[in-house]
Amino acid sequence: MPRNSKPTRAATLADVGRAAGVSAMAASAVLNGARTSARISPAKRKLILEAAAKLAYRPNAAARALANRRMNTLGVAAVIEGGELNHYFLEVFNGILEAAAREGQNATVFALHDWGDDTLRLHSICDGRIDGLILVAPTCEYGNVALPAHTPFVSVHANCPLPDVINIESNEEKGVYELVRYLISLGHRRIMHLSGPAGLLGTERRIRGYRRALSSARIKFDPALLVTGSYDSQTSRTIMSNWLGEHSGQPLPHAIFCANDSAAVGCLEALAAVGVRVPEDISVAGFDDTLAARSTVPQLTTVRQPLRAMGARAVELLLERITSETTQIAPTKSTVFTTEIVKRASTGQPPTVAQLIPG
Amino acid sequence: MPRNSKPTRAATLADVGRAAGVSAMAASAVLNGARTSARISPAKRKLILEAAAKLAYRPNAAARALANRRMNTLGVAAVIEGGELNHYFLEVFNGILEAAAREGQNATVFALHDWGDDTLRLHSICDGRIDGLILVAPTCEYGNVALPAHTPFVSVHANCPLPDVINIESNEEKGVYELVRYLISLGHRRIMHLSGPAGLLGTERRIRGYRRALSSARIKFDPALLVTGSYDSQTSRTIMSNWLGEHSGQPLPHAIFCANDSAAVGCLEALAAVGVRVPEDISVAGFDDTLAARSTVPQLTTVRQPLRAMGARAVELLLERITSETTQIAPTKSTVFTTEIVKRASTGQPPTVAQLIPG
DNA sequence: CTGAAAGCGCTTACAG
DNA sequence: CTGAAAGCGCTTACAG
Repeated sequence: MPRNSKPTRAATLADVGRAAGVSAMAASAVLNGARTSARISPAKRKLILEAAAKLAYRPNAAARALANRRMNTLGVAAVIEGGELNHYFLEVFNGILEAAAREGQNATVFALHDWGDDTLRLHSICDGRIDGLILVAPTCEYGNVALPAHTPFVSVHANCPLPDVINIESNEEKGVYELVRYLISLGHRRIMHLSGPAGLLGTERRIRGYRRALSSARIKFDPALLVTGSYDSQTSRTIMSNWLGEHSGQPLPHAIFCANDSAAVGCLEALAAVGVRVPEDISVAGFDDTLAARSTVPQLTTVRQPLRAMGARAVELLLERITSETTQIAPTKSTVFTTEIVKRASTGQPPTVAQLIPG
Repeated sequence: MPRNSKPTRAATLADVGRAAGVSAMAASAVLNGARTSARISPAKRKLILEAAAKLAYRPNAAARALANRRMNTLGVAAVIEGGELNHYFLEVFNGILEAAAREGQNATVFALHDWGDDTLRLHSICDGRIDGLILVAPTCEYGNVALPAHTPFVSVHANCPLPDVINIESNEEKGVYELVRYLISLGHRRIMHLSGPAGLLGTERRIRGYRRALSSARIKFDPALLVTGSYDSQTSRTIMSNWLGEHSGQPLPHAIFCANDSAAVGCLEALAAVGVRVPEDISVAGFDDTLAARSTVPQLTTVRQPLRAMGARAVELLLERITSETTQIAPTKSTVFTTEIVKRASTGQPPTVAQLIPG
């Protein structure tokens, strides 16, 4: 049966109104306006609902946004490292998605290449298509960022306080401190720290927690055991492999605390490549408790950051700012989440006989 | 110094025009209109640019979308399993993000709970806020989905042909066939398949490839070695642990081919828990070559699906459909990508002496 | 080369 | 309770 062959256009409120024999705005009240909907008589209401169903009416988001000055969409900006979003991001993003769905908001991802140079892209994002923006782990330096005006922001794990931006973080130093204390309690003394790139706040906090734990147990800090690594597993693997190569024949550390789970994965690979067994020969621990921590064999002992909850909180705080309409934010209201040690199979007691690095 | 304390409003084209002493549409031509921009005289052009800079003008996306009938935003819908997006999705999503950025498009993620029941949510997505939608691994059944009209679609790894939807997939059966042939070439005969949930197209293709490889080597198919598992690592771990428990004392299979990398991770964990070594005692292989395959120790032998490329292709095809304006799609133009075996450390030769399942 | 007008689809006051 | 009007910010024909 031949039908209207024109490329059909989506029905509008006017179409629905016409079909139901009422005005477009009566249709609007029933179909979209939560507040004024009660004012329409039941009979009319029914007609409108039926017409809308028949025409498969869908409100046009752009038009609503223009009239409402609200998109019901949250932006999420993060840096893509090495061409891919990482486990850390995925975890935070899951929390964001969940909370956003709960609040009837959508989430749009903006993948940046660099926090510093991409301010341009950041600006182009803030053009009304989002109501607010969550910056995930922005590593920009203080004063080095020009955030767009008129757009509410929230950051997760910002590298430094951003002007007028709420920041969400966790008690990283304490988490590291407790983890290293745990390693010490297992009997480890020579504990290496495969740390993150220098200069980052998270890196410094981990180093601080690590050193504080050592000194609390009267273990002398050995600079040779503090190795600058990366938060990425590939890079970490390479760095760890090189380190093992350069130190072959020397005593194997008792344990390694890695800057995050991805680094720990790279570390495990490097150790496996030279035949060092975990945890029999050496203990390895990570940080974050991402999916990666449960994907390794043995599973990783790590410090759990409630990344999903942090993502969810980011959504809540952002929404608060959006609806409150205030451009001003009183005190830099930053939220600190609690970390917690997760003990798994990658850590154990040190071997009874001293081990040497193979090679 | 006191300033205008009113909550400042973002500048509009009218504001810019006023500041530059020209009409709003001249400003539009220079600032946003790529096509008509050349028609404005250099002098005016300069004034407009300066005014725009001074006012920090940003075009309003909602207004542009309404006028242009184009949002420059692509939707990505996927099911969140067990509360989180998985490795498979992340890989495809990375490809989507990359291609979208290249084409000046944004990507919005819609997390569904279920392909079947969430058609409602799917519909509510298609309200003009996106120009097209990519369905990632939709498991809906044929005829069971009512896709919204007026919105171009592309699916990746659809479970069945969706009406008028371009589908992107890979040659899964061939990949499995080659992988199992590889296991056989290493000397394995008793090869278990920890398969996905029954009824899914991907599951059936894997089983087909597995059985075809066995029979090509004249190995009799043993139904006891075809175990229904899951595409999720936690579930797979449980299923595998139970299986090992139920079969303790019986001969250990030579190798296990798992439905995907996540399942293989669960399998590795279950084996490690009972002290079976990989690959010394048994070989294990996965499918997909996601990040998980490189995060295990030992790293996983697997079948590489070019998931990122597939995501990128989805963007390209979707954009084609969006710009071509044709609601009709001639033949169901599906794109099949090539798979490839990736040999890593989780597979090796079978042990010389027969092993039994511990317990 | 340039501006005034109309319209994209929806809402929010404002009259009846 | 209901409708006609104006406006959200941008663009695309249409006249000058």
